[in-house]
Amino acid sequence: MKDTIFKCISSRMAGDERREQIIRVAMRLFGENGFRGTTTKEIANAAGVSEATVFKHFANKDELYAAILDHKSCEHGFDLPFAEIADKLADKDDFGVFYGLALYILDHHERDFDFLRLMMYSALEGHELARRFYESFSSYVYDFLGEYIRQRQTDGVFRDMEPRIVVRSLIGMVVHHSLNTLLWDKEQKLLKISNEDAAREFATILLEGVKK
Amino acid sequence: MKDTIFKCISSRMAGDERREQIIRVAMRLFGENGFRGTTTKEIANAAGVSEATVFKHFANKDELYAAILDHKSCEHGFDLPFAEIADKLADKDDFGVFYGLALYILDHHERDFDFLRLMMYSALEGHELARRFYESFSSYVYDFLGEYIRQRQTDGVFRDMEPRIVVRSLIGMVVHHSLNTLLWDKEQKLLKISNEDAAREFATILLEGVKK
DNA sequence: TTACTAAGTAAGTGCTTACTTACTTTCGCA
DNA sequence: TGCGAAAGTAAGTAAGCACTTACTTAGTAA
Repeated sequence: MKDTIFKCISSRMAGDERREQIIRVAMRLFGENGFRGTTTKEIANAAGVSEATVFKHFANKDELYAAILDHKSCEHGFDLPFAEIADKLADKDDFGVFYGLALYILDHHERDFDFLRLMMYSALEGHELARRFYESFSSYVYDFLGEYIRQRQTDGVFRDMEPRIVVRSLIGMVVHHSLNTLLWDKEQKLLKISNEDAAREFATILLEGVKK
Repeated sequence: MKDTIFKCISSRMAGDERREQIIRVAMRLFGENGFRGTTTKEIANAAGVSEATVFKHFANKDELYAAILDHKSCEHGFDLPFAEIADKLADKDDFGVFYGLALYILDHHERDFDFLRLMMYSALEGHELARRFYESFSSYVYDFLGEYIRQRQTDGVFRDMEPRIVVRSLIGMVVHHSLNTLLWDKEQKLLKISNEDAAREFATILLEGVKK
């Protein structure tokens, strides 16, 4: 009675499998309704197990939440966005850098909508873990992209200004656009535009805006 | 026994006074912890009354929430930001328009921090009332500023592009900056800058970015 | 086959929640 | 001065919450 067919029908899972499934389900629900707005019962039901099983895998609700962030930090390292545009950075292709980064973030937000919502909730709810996650991620982006901009200033290509306000401008345009299309204006009544077109417009505005 | 001194010491208030006080307190708490994260007991305690008194003034928690939005829509009309920069609009002082609008929003967010948080929570929690509030406000801004930009394109001053992506860029830079300084990076470790300087930088980048 | 371990649960526990009821206090005015 | 209306509350209630206990079932290895 241990053939694969039975194993597929059977609801019983290996410990790690179930654990990961609960994490995925919880991330979606925490993202939809917030930490406080999601009950452990809802998580259990959505995962197709009893509440007690959830607490077998995670000591309490907070630990489940922490496990989500752990899972996410492992899933993709911070340097991924810059690895994607490595050739543009090397070539000092300014438009390519801005465009590539903008498009990467827009696409990433679209794919990982649940996690974006989770992070927004966490920021508002003031979870320490999420704050640390956000802080280390954004300080990395500001350091890295800020340094590139400073370099282009010494090259005499960009105007002299605080590099970090340029980073903030780009991230601002992009993140705000994501929040608009994914959160507030899903039907895109205000503005309907593809990620590629949006990234190109943002990159163009920024590049023309900082060029000498 | 009806002198003012007694009235100050006495905890009893006129109906409207108490109502408004509860609204103010609730707005702060809803903004801090979200709708679901705020209990009616907390609101009552913070207002210095019993829970029953809260329910004397508002039929239920949802109605209290709706009353906050009503209160806010009355407090300031949508056209306020544009009234503030009316002279710049008339003069076609492009920098003045962008700068004035950016600074207005930044200052406004700083002053009305509680309400900004409330709106963020509402967007995530998906309150219908808040969605309508946001929708009518932003469609007004996009229509108004978008029309100005279109005008400047026919004047041959701005490049030919979708005017609304320009609006999104400005609002994005500004709103994201507000969220950063007020929510995520309160100590301004990433970037320390005054509202005036930030508004000037954003306005400059955008103006240079869209000029022909 | 047996015995051990890990996966899973039904049925709770005590506490908190939004909201109610039945009552008291205070105010202004005839 | 006394009375009606409005402001206010103590003490509930039923439902929902995170979390536990005491137990059953399924897989596995000797």
